[in-house]
Amino acid sequence: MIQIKMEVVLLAKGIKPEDCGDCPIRHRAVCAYCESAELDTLERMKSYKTYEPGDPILWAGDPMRFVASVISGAAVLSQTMEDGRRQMVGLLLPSDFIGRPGRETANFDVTAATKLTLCRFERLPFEKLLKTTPSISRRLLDMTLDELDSARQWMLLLGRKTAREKLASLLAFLAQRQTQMSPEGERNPVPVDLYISREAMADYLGLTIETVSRQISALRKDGVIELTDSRHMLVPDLALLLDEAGYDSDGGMMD
Amino acid sequence: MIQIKMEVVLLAKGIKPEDCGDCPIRHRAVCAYCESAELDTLERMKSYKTYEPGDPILWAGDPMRFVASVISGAAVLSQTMEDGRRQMVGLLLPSDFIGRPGRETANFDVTAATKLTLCRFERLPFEKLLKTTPSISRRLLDMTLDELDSARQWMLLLGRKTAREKLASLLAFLAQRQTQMSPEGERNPVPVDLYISREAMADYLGLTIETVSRQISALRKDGVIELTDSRHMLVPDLALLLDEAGYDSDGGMMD
DNA sequence: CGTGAGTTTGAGTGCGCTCAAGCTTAGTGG
DNA sequence: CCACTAAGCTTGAGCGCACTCAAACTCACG
Repeated sequence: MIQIKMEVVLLAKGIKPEDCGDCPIRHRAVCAYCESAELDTLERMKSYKTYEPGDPILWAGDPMRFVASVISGAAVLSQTMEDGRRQMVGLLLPSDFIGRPGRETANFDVTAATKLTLCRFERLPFEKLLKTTPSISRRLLDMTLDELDSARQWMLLLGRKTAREKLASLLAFLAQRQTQMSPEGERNPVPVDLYISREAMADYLGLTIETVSRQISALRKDGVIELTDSRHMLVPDLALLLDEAGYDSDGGMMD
Repeated sequence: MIQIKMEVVLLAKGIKPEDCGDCPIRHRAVCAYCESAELDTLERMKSYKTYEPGDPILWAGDPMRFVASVISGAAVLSQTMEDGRRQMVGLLLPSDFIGRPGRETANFDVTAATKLTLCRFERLPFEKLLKTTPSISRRLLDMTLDELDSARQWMLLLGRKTAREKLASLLAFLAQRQTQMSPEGERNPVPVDLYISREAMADYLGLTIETVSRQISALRKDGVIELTDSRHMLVPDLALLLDEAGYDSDGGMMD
């Protein structure tokens, strides 16, 4: 919902907004700490690219020729074993950063999960800029530390939570990320765009699609969520959902 | 084995080696990129502290008054749910960094897993230094990116590997980390110090201690490893162990 | 020896997986 | 406009891996 709104705004500007000042992720992306002079430099280096759902962006082992910020849509970091078992290891939403300065080849597969717009920079020039521009490297350090914390929260989920808790955790995360971006305060019940397929959820949570489907049905029957269609739900009571997720009262998932 | 040797070296110097130039982790820790002038500054800020196995270093929620480098021994990052379920989310070995500049309270429990020596810096002065010393912030960024990659490898293990593969992965990781530090080339079979308890392994792998014990026994019966005692093993064929871990030929776990 | 922590092994259970069928929805062409 | 198709989702039946509960074993230490 929110997502779609952002895309519409972007399209209204003509897909290639040249002005970083108008960028919807200006204050949260890797450029967040930049001053206008530094922004000008980035402006000259950047180029936009859009992807369709399912498009590969990078395969593990590929040379990494660029780094990028997600402007709209969602991308997925994942890893696959020889026999096909797949684990998602990152869900990249608007303002998140793709790529690893200082590494020549990708360690993970990166795939567009939805229609996706990236703001891309060639890797080598970006790395040079990183060395001379503390406001970028400091921001990247902060973002990386945040992602590391997120990854560690996720490890608790993968290692110790039940299937029901895993689903509740994911749905709570999506609900929280979408309510905090919503400008017009809290509506009850909160509408949430699930945004990814059951298969993607299964890959994220270390489950099968059947178990994902069963647990969503169970949460629906127990009144924790309401489904409007298979990709959209209402959350009548976020506290209840968080409780099902197995968090102690303070919550504290992600960021 | 290697670990113990490093401790002995350190003790021989008198537990408090004041000279960073002699530090065993000088070239791999957060200070790795520092020049001698910068090292002098750090030298004036640092203080050593030792912990006994099991000692708590930080609890989640505590104010973080210091950051630190592991000099010798091992520390463990973990998270516990209300009902007692515990997941290890980081294993900190010599040269690894503890703490999160920019955050006032700890997100995870930190515990000494063995006898442990830390090189500590008060957080606020360290953060100031970080802002003015690119060689430290760049090193910290690189280390954090490496840790993020490790955490993501670990997520594949937690989400998709079988108990047997989990054990083989952990044992292979320990074997690799200890052979690559060993100066005198490859001996066959490779002796490996397991170094942590069955309980710690279980917390690491998202299993119970019984399952850990059973899978170790199974790997022993199948000739993949030999146990000398419950904390030490021999690895006759590292390639076989890696194969059991479910890696495609290139391996590539951690760092 | 006796004690206790750590580890191993056994028996039985249940959660999440596999295999399989049916349902829903959107897109396509007659 | 309505079959037809295919992809995504849901539901059911049965199984097996890892968990729980329980007991025995090992070894360091007093």
